This record gives sequence, structure tokens and C-alpha cells, in this order.
Amino acid sequence: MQTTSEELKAKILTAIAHPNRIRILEFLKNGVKCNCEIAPELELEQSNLSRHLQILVREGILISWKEGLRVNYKIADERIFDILNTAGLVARKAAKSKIKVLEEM
Amino acid sequence: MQTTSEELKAKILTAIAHPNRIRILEFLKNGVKCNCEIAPELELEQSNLSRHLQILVREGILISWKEGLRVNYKIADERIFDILNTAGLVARKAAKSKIKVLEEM
DNA sequence: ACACTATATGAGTAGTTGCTCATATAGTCA
DNA sequence: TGACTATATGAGCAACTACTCATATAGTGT
Repeated sequence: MQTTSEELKAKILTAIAHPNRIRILEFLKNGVKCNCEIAPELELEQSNLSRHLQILVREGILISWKEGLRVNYKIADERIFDILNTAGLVARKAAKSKIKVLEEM
Repeated sequence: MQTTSEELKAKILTAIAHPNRIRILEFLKNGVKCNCEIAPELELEQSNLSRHLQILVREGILISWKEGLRVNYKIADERIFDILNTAGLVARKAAKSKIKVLEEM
């Protein structure tokens, strides 16, 4: 089984493409955090958050390491924020052109 | 119901995050194409392709218009290629660091 | 009207995702 | 050791996705 470049890209993008995972990434802009700091801030149930974090680590978007009881997480590649920013711009443009279509009706 | 910016970004990213839709987008780099030109090139079943294209149009990533029997599609916002390129770079870096971990074992 | 071509859509299905609750694991500290 | 804290994981479930086949719709050209 060989993996195409489209599959690799899709894997990265699906890992990011969830509102809660985007919130996690944006929260981690503030620096290294552990599960126990993220959960209350983002109001996510512990096991749910744990699984979201696993997805991001598995795809190499986050790096994690143990420190006592805690597991710390940090951004592995700052370029994911380029992806998020551009997605925001694309979304905004798409929204604008929908409004334009409505106005022209 | 209000939509957060994370939800908007996630919507755009989930729309892109599929190998076949990425292939469609990359094929449309070559210019305007209709369903009937894309299907044989990417070897996608007609109804399946039609639904992928609908997803991309719905999220404002593609623009479509009728021309006789055909429906033509073009890229609405070239910045999606920035997203795809960056996703490729992130994927490559993630793959490299996985290899590094293996080598250190 | 008819045959033909291009696209959309209904229905069914297997597989996946996100979530929750309960429980297990692992590390800390008295 | 036992109580405590932080994280991971099993199980169950509702919702969603990608796909296929069959059929409907819509436009073309005779």
C-alpha cells in the first residue's frame, strides 16, 4: 500500500478540521500546556480532550512529553497557523460572495 | 445559533480534507473544467464526483455555472493552494520527525 | 416527438467520528 | 502502603461520510 501526496495532505487537514481542535491549537499559541490546563479553559470533557490531543500528536501537529503526572503539549510546526489563517480568509471571502448573490436576487 | 470563527475555518478545511477533492482542486489548476472532463481523468464515478463538487461549491471553494448540458467549475479562491502546499510541507516535516524517532530507537 | 448526453438525486450501506460514562493506568506524596 | 491527581482507554451510541446503483432531470440535436 502506498500513500499518495493527496492522502498525506488530506490527513493533515482532517486532523486540523474540527472546531475543538482548532481551539486547542489556538490556545497552544500561548505556549506549552498540559491536558489539565486546556480542559477547563476550553470547557472540554477530559476524555474527549485527550482523544483530540492524541489525533493532533498522531499526525505530528503537536509534540507531547510527560512531566510527572502531566502530559505537556506544544505546536510542532508553526505553519499550521498559516493554514488556519488562510482558511479564515477563504471562509470570509466565501461568505462575502454568498451575501453578494443574495443582494443580486 | 451563531457560528464561531473556528467553525467557519473547520468547514473550509473539512471541505478540502479529502484525497479526491484535493485531486479535483489540483486538476482545476489547469483551468475551467466540467464534470464530464474531470470524471474520466480522475477515474471517479459520476455521481460520486458530482457530490464532491457540490461540497466544494457549497463551501465557496469552487464556482460553477451551466453551459448547455455541462456544468463548469473553476477555483473561487487561489489561496486554497496555499493551504494545500502548506499542508504538504507540514506532512513532510511530520513524516521526517517520525523517521528520526525510529532511528533513535 | 425521440434518442442522446450531462448532471443531480434518492436510497441503501459500510465505515468513521465525536462524544459520554465508567474504569484502568500511572505518577505523586503523606 | 493508601489516598489523590492526571491521563488513557473500553464500550456504547447517534450522527455523518463516501460510495454505489438506479433513476430523475434538464438540455441538445434529429
